[in-house]
Amino acid sequence: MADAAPPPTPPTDDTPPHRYTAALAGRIETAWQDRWEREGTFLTPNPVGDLSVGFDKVADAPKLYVLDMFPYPSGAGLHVGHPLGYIGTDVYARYQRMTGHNVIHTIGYDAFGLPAEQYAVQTGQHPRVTTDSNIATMRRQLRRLGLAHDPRRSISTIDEGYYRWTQWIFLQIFNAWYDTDADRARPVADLVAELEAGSRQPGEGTNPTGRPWAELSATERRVVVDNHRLAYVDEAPVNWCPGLGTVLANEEVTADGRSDRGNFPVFRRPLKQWKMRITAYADRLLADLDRLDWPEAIKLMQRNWIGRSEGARITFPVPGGPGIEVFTTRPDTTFGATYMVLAPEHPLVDQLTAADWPDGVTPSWTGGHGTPAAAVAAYRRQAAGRSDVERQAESRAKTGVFLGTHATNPATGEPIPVFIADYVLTGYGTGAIMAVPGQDERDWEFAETFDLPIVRTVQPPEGFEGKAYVGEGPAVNSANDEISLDGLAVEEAKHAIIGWLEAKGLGTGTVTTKLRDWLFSRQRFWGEPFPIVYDPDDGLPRALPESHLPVVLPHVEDYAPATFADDDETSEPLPPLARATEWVDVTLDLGEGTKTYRRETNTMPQWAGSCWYELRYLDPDNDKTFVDPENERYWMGPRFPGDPGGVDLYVGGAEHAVLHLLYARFWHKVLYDLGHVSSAEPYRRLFNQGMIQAAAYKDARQLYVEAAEVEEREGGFWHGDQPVTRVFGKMGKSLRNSVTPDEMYESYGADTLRLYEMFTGPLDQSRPWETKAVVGVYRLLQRIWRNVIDEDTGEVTVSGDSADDDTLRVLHRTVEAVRDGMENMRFNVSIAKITELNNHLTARYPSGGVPRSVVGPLVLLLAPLAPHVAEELWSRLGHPDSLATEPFPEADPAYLVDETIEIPVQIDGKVRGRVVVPAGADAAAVEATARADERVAALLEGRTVRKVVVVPGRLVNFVLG
RNA sequence: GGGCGAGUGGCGGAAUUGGCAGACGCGCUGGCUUCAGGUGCCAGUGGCCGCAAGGUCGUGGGGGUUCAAGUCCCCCCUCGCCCACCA
Repeated sequence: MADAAPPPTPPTDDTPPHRYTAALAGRIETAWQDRWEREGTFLTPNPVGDLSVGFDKVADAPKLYVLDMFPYPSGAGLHVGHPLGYIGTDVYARYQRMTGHNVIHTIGYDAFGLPAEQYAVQTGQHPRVTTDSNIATMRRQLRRLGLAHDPRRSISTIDEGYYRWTQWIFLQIFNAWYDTDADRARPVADLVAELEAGSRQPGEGTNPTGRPWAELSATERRVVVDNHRLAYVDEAPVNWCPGLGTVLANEEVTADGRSDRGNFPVFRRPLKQWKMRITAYADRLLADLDRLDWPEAIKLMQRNWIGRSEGARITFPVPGGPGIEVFTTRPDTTFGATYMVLAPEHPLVDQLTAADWPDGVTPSWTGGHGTPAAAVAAYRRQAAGRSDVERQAESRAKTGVFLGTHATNPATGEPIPVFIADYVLTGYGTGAIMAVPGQDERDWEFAETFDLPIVRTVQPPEGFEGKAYVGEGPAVNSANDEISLDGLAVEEAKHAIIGWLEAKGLGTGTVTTKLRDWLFSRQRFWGEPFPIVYDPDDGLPRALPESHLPVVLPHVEDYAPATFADDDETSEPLPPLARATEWVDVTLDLGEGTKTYRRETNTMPQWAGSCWYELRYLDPDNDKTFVDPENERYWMGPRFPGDPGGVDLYVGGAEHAVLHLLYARFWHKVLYDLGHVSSAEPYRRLFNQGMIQAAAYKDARQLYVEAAEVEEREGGFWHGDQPVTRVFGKMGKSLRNSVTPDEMYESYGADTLRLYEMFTGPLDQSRPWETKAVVGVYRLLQRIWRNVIDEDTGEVTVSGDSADDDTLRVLHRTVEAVRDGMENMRFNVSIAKITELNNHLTARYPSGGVPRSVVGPLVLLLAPLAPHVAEELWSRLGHPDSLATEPFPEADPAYLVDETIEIPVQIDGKVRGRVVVPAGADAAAVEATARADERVAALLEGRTVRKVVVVPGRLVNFVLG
């Protein structure tokens, strides 16, 4: 058999009646799960509120918040790859509970989302029905694992009692603006007050009329305020995915222009959509990464995604216009800007397109068209018609057309031609660049293609003839009547030119990020409705009052994604909620008289629910507020100055590096700014668990066959009489290689499954699943069991004898190593050490009678990993109470040091013997003992020892001449 | 193309962070138990030479530092992940 589940231990007549079998494990496990539930063993008390009963007992204990990334309740149920992280956090949490911590740990369900909705489209079944049934299945499967969760705290994002507060948080964000002076978000009411008082002017770009606040109409004022909000409606090119019938955030679109989910093509088209002003937080999201205990790889991904660049904005004058503003990270190279490029979609393109080509225009610049307007129109058409995939396939060959216009290089005063080209992107910087071919590889290529001049402004070293030089070096060719950069290093030159530009009013030093505002609406049914209505008179959004929450999803006949009015795919899409016509129109008085408003019919993206669930676990039933501040402060508040606070351990996959983990940090910071939480970050420590991979098998037609039916023989793999080839991949339906936890419960029990998953490697590492190897840890449990229980009689066989010194040393060394493994989440090492201890006991006490003083600690060491069998043995040893809060064994240092130790003796670095020396022996004594060793003496006979290295307690090395 | 990470027996992985490479387990080999198969138990198991004692090679490849390198430094190869015309 290759990877098919081996047959369960058959209950044959000769199996001893009290052997630890799958059947016995099953009985033990369900009995203890029932008892834990009955006794509320893992209910965690809060400082205040309805879950505070029993807090006085743990008030002095240190607290610990352990969190898993909650799952989407898929219809396929769990396979053994899913619970890897959950088992890891459970072991860690159980261990910490035994070391005296008040531990909070639970799990919830991220239950809005596409699969349930797509299933609903096909079947007409309400997503709520299928989702609830999926959650019930997952709850059952997870309960059977014996996770020590507080079930009272479990939430689902689709519960009205939950998404009511998701909507409430949306309103907090909607009713906030970012005060760049205070560098934090503040309530919009403050903004209005300051604008009224004249102590603040509208922010840049927020006042389309340009007139003073006092002269604005009520509607114009509303527009100004709306333009400040952290949640706002924007009409801009967005990622429209017809395959999913919705728009997507940048983070959800892959590099080749497809949807992250479903792999459908994505197109850019302008649409009116909700956005969240995450860019306001770019600097803080970046800076606070330094305060987080996260894997460096994830921090790096967030840094790259935010993409902060320092540089300058510089205005290049054009005849009869406001000039072209560019962003550059290399203002020091301005003297080398020999042409300019705008993105094809740049708003100034039409204005800058000349009526006719100038005399003597270079033919290749015109694209073969008679007028600049014709060339531009053709180029834009061509650019729009190409997908990102096609653009890439063209291997970045530079294309573009001349606008027929020249701008002025502000440093040299020279006229330089203005082009449009698709290598300049509309969304980054200002959507326009000054092209400096001497110091930029892309500009160099373009300059060569279009025969444009190249001026070097940094002296390149040898070897850069014929190509751009982007490195360090002294500035050259960079002087005018007022300023000279020549001879300056890059950093000095940047500083000097920015000073000159600012003095002349031509530019400013500035910072740009790649991060864009978060596109927050989706044209789907199965998501949180927005608590927003639109005013019939001005068409602007109005927040619904808190008393209207939750805004519940309406009944619809058809869950299909967005449709278009009049079958015109260029019109605004009509989301499913727009079809609930009675729901859409709502008559109420929002303080402007009774009106009939129109509801927002988009829904929130799936990420909304996961942006704050860690807060709701703290206070799941609170209907006064989303989380009581005192509970939040207790569980997540900062513990020392400079501590951002947050969850103590957050475990999940690395795939959320720039999606969930960035969005959740953003929401948390808004809540922090507005005073709703005391922690500046949601997740103080992040740990990425690995993935469980599994063998999958393809037949000759390259189709996957059921992995469980594949056999290994004659050095190959066979499906029936068909030879198949083996590949490794993610476990799942598509590779037909799923193994379910239920199969493992049936064949071995939950403790064995837990132990196996923890044993195959460190938690942060991916590892292949191998069903045939599961039996190893199963045997371990059988052998531990056999050291305590007589398999024939069921009697406890431990003795009251005291353990010998050798056994005590093994025990205490084991305790030390198991603790270390637990602390560092290297449970595989903990299990190996427990195995060694048990092997020692088996050998030392072959016919039973293991001292109780050793068995007790052994059982406690095992408890976090295999809690059911540990509880059972603990109980059979005569303890009436659960061991869940029993103190974890501590090593007695006296047993960690030996009186004598054996150390290797090396000659020229090769081990040639071993000697036993007293533990504290000094170098001279160790050397003398080593020389006295018969074999060593023989090898040293007649040789010159050039040097002797003695590392006390480690080794001796004789270096020969 | 750029960035990050990783390469240790047939397999998953250990190695107190520069100090006995291969802990622990799977698999494999032999034995006990059994009518038999399986389960369970015991022993062996990095390669090569050797009956053995022992020798010798060995942590992707090559070089270096060191009494001593899986671990540190340089070059190369392979794999994985992330980003990818970001001015």
